[in-house]
Amino acid sequence: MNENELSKTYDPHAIEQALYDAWESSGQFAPAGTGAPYCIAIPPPNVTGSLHMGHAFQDTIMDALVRYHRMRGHRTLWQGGTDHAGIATQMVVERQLNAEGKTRHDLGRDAFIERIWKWKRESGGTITRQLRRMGASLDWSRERFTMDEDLSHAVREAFVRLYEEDLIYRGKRLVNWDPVLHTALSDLEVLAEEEQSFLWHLRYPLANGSGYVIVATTRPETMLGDAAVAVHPDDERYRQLVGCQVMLPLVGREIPIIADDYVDPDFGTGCLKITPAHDFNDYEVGNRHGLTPVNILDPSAAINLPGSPYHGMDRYDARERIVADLKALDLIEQIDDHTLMVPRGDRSHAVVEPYLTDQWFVRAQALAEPAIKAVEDGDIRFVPANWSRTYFDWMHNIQDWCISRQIWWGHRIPAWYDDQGNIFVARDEAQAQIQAQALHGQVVSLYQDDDVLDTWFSSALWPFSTLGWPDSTDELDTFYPTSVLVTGFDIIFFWVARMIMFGLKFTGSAPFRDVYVHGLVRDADGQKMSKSKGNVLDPLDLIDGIALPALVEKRTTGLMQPQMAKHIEDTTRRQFPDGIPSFGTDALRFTFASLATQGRDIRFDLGRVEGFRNFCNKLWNAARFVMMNTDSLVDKPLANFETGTAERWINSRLQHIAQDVATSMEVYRLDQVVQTLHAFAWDEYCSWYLEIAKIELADDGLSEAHKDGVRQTLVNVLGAALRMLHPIMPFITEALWQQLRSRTLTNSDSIMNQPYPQFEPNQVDDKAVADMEWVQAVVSGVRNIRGEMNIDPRKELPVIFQGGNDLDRRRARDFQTLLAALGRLQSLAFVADGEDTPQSATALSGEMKILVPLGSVIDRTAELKRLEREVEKLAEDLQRCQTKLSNPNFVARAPENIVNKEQNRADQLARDIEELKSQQTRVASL
RNA sequence: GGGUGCUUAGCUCAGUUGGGAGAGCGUCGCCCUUACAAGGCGAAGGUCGCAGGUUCGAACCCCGCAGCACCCACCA
Repeated sequence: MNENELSKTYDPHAIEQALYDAWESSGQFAPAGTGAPYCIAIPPPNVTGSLHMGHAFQDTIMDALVRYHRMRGHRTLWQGGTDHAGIATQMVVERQLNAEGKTRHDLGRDAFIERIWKWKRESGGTITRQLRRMGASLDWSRERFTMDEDLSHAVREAFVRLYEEDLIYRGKRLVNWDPVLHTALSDLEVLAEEEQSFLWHLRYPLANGSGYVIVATTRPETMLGDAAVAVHPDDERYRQLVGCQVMLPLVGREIPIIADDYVDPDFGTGCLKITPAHDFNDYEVGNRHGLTPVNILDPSAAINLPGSPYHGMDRYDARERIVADLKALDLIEQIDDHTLMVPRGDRSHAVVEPYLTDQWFVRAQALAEPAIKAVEDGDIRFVPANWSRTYFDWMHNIQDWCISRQIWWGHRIPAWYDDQGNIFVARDEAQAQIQAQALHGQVVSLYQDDDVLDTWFSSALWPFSTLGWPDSTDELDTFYPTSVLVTGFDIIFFWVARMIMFGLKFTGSAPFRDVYVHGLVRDADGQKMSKSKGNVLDPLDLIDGIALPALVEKRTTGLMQPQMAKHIEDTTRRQFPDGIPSFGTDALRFTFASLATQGRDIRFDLGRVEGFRNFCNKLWNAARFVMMNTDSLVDKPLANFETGTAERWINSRLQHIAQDVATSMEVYRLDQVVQTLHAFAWDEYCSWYLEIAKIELADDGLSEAHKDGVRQTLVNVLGAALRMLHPIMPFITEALWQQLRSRTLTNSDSIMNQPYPQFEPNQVDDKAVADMEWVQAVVSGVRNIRGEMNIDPRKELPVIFQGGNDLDRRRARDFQTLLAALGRLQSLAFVADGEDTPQSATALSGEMKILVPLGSVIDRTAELKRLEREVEKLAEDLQRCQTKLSNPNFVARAPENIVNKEQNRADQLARDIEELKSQQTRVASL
């Protein structure tokens, strides 16, 4: 784009893609220089995934941090990559197979895995392409995938080391079993949901025929596996029955009545059926009493009792049948409505069963101890700090982590068995064979464990496995520990805690210094965005725009519950009658940054994107203005130049802004950065300085040298603003920077490697700031009268300054030209206090009165009303001041500077009120 | 059952050593002013959830209550 051909309106599509390609191909994203290292490891998105609002938000934060530190001269690496996402990915490919009428078992393990790899190669790049659209400056040359050979190597190494230290073990235990996916799950992958059901009271006849006990259960079908009936040892009602046998109905098996503290005598009947194989508590009770668990389910949670009439029935069918059969035998005492928490698998949403199987576990407590200490000692810092408490609560109660999964896609557990069931854990089969030979004295046939590891096992190694661990690499030396982890609170347990445990275990260092925990993006109503609710916004649609029909189509296809389509369509049409306009990446990123507050819910409001798109347009046009007026600087930028008060003022403001932005950046308050820069660029630079520059450049009284100073200031301050904005809105700032370059002393190819503006105290001119504040106050006074009187903005007004002090007069003289132009003054006169003046509308600036004579343009009634309102407002303030000052305790106890401030304020208010009142009288007497 | 967070302008939200309540969007009024109408200028709008306490002074600190949201948990 030629520099004089900036289009009149900002068009993100015209600039974004080309700039990104140029950055990537010129290697801008790779670490450079010799500065202090700065590193962020991306939370690897699922390779199956496509970018959603949560990613876009999180990636904006990370990219802003990374770009900021790069500009600060740090040797910066944003490590990227994707996660193999075991169950999720397997499900995607299985669904494809199902559509072909096949299952994974038809293909067999190897062919199925090959099919997933094929899918990954063809479709796995979606999210990384989308990350590029977001402007994410990841070092793609270092991209990793959790199933890459080097990362798999890290996984095996970690497993073997933990096993050798007895921190991993294999055992038969009750685990959460997903009967649809046919795999064990960790506790975290089980979600408890409240559901309405019943509490069945069942009569269990005593074996001696002398009556029955009544047990209450929410799962009557599990009675087939009952091993005992338990009562509380102190429960007088049942004391004599302890030790007796009951005859389990329908089964005809005798089971004992036992006493155990676990039983709550006040719940139900105080009698509890014990089913050790299908309930976590009962399992514990069973262990205490030496009961043998009776497994009554198969892996699909159908009844597995050959010979029984219920054999082969689904658990819920069996429930109905069993209740009916018990009813027929008059063994149901009563059925109560009951609300209970039902455990469901987070992927399949199937009701999970406690199920007795052989699984692999990580002994978590030993690993948790140092991980707790690292946060306690401040080696790791949560931001906001509150989250450390959540972390501690979980870590202090941590349970062993079930890491084996009965699926095919993932890191296969590096354990081999001989035909006697001996286990050989090793880095590869050859080493397992060596172990086996040591035991057997000869080569034996081994087979590898069929299970794969929980995806989070490899994720937990991510910050160092991506840098080369277990090898010693330069990258590991340089960039580990990483600087900050940016993540949502939803995966503190899944991921953050486990990374800390593994990081400390394997590297001796915490994997990151800070954990910045951001909120979760929700829709405008605060609802979680989900396909089934039909309220999902695609970040790419906000960038590119989408027409209503396409949006409706997108939201209503592929629904799990197709009957929702109509409702979703209606709400979508209502909410987006014109579809979604294109806002561009920068506006979206700026919006996300503005939402990066300390809260946990982030409601996404489209209005804000539009506002920030407008801000982009504002910047664009400010740059156009600067370009149009600074041709004389092209290839001749000035190092030293004359400046006036306005130039020194805007430059002083720039210094303070740089300081504020740096402070906000250090504490991850991107919302404050946005706020600060938005206000500076729009209100101070555009609204005031640009307007002043116009006046100065058109002023025949100003020397050409001074005008060049104005031009250079226009360029320099805009350049600084662009650099400060760049981490948040990379594209537009780069595009404009490229235009501005020839007018600046720097000769860099990209704004990306420009220095970030720093606070320079010697650039601050307090006198210039005070002068300009005076100018602004006076101009605002005139504008207020104009606005309140509904005077045509084009109409030039005669203005009289009355009274005031020497400083007022000096300033009025110095800034006469600015005042006249900014206030659209026809004339400016100065009179002393007490001198006769025409009837006027009045504004006050300190001790000086600003008078706009009531001519034909001034509405006398309107002015009276305006004065009245003004007086009322001031009177209220004065009242508050006086109440304070009349309180002897306040005067006695408050700090002196506060009291003085209050007194000065009261004095000023009283003077102003007096002045306005006398003006009221004069206007009224007209 | 235990815990956490939130409640500030019509909407979405800032407001950290307690000392004159802010922004964006929306609304109203006047303007197509040669950077920008995706704009300019001006204005209106709040008993800071409720009720106490501490303090000279509370949106902010403490106690209680209410509503909302979320997390954890083995009462069948």
